[in-house]
Amino acid sequence: MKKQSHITLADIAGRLGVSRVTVSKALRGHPDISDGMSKNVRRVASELGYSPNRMARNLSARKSHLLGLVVPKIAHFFFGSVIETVYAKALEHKYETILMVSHENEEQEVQHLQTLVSMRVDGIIISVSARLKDTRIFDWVKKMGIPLLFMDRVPDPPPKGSTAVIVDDYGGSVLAIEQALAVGYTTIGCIGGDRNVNIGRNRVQGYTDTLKRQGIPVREEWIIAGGYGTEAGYNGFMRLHENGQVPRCVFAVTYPVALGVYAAAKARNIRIPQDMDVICFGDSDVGSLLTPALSCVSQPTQRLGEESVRILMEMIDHPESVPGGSRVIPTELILRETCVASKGAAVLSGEALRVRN
Amino acid sequence: MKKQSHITLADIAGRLGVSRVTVSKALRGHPDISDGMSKNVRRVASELGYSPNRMARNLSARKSHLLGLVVPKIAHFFFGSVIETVYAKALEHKYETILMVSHENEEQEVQHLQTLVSMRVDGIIISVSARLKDTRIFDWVKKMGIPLLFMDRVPDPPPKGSTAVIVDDYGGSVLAIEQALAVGYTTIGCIGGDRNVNIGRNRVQGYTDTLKRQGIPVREEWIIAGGYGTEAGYNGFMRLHENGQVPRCVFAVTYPVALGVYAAAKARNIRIPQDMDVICFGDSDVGSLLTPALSCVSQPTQRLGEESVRILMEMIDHPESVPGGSRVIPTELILRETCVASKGAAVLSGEALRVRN
DNA sequence: TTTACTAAAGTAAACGTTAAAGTAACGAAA
DNA sequence: TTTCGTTACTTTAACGTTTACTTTAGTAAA
Repeated sequence: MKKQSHITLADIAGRLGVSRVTVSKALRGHPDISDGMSKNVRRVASELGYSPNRMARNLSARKSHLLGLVVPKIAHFFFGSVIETVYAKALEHKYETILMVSHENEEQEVQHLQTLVSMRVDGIIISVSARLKDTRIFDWVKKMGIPLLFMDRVPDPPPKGSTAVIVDDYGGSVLAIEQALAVGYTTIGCIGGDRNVNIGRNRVQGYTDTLKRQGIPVREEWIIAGGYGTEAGYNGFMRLHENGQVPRCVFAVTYPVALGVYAAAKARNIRIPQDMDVICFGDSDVGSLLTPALSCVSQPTQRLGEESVRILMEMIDHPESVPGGSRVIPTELILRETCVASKGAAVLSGEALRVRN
Repeated sequence: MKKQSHITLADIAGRLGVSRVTVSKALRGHPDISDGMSKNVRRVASELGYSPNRMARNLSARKSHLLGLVVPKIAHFFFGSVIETVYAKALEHKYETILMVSHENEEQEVQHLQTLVSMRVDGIIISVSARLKDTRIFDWVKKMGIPLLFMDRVPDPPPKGSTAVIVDDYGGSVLAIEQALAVGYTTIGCIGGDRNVNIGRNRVQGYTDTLKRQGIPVREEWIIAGGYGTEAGYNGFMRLHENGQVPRCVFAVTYPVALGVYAAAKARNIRIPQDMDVICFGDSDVGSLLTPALSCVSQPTQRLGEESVRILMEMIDHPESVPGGSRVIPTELILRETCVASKGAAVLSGEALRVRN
């Protein structure tokens, strides 16, 4: 049996003795076509099991109804839930989403963007990889006439004229450190992040600024970069621990980093929060199930995804009026069992306490 | 400014005074073209910033180099890591992957499959939704000449002539229950699952069979279906708890179900493992970070993804020789801090114990 | 009756590529 | 010299749609 040849408009048209265009119009609900004809076309189409060829449609209409979404990772609560929202919202606008995973790798990122351009997606949402250096690819994408929106992670400095939807990394970070200070901690470390991307820079900046503002000396050996993953947290804690003098509390730059810290602490028999306390940026579905339940700055993944799609849609529909600039989504401090006053002052039993900024 | 018109083969051909086909062949490394010409074409192409139009290419070549992947959920460790593997493996074969999320919803599932067919993907991998009833859609996809492979979750009974890559649900389940029995538990409950899909049926079957084989009465009120998510675990535990008589140990049909059990136990002040013990099917990156660290039957997500892509590739390349049947991936019992002999007989400190079947 | 408009079709061309078949030039084998 | 094969192209015809323009018939207004 040869390659199965699909039913086409011509097949339907042949059956009814009309032209292909009539069929095409009928199926798309074009007003040119009479109700009777429309009904007939639809009937025959479903009889034959017709499935429109989107490639042909897209080629002809010069519109793909496809969105590109590039993220560094999937198996991670933050990205997982953002992706789900983007898919759902895009679908509401009749767009399909093409997901690409860069694995925090700049080369793959470039290749993915080229593929997306090649597929002629109508717009792209990207969360850049951590070690991103060369931003020329983004200018190229723009030159190809495809709207591009940065989500959560933006190259630092951002390419000029770029549009972004981000969370208030700096403000959230300030919230977290202020909480640690309020509990009474005076030695606070910071694990994770780096300087190439906004989220690392701004979260660490919020940390140092808040300490300085309170007149607390910033100790460089307690600021341990190394990325955003669990390994970064694990290794970071180990380095801190080997250095000898350990801070009373650490601020983890992401949720996976905090997980790494938990794992390392467990391995070294350091009790959280008695020996060392933890607070982090970013939440997860299991945050409240860890022991102790992790307090964190929560990023509203849903709003992030929704806003990104909304703004990208505007960019697609009105390419002339490029808004540009950044839409900043506020964060929220969620206090559970870490980084709270030792004698349960702040935390209500069961329910977490929420503080907005 | 009008819709940016892209560089095409014709533009490059015009520059060089050759035909479009020559350019097309040169860019694809066709042997017809001389080295000199190839070099020139490539140079001009990159000068002009040429990006091939994949829609046109796919339409003409009647091959999309696209794979469809339909899953019930993303923000879930199991699916997250399977998805990542599928993407990576597909890429090795020069295929892009189109991901679709059904949200455990049969209607969306059907729609997604229709869209994938419409995009003329070359093959589809699907993990069906939990409450799936009507399997006619799968026959339709097949009739459209698109190879279809079920991964992990298969409709029960499976459509005849179907191909699947699954894990050894029954065997893994037996491993888990035997472990619980070995620890000395004689009252064991089972939370999660349902009857429409293989994973629920087989895991529960393994549970009941093993109990029976050991002469332990199976108590229906301790088998609580309700799906595969965290809510199923939470609600399941609550129902068990309200019933009064609680088993000494519960077997959670999936990892998220176990999470729900943990959350519910925490809310009801039931200590794990002292008051009630837990073991589950499926692992996660945070499994070892829970307190107590959760023992489980681990599914090799990577092998699952790899095998699925490998077999699908064969189905695409040799549509005549449909292998059919199921490829079963073995599971592994990982013992951590739950469901182990109370006085640390089985568990080595730090490292988890692994048992293969 | 003429003109103008509208509804419901049809025709031709285009979208950007690839596949298949054709051609010209040249060298080697018969 | 003829025949054959090879190399490096070109030409033609798809692939399955949509878009823009044209046609035809019928109806209403002038």
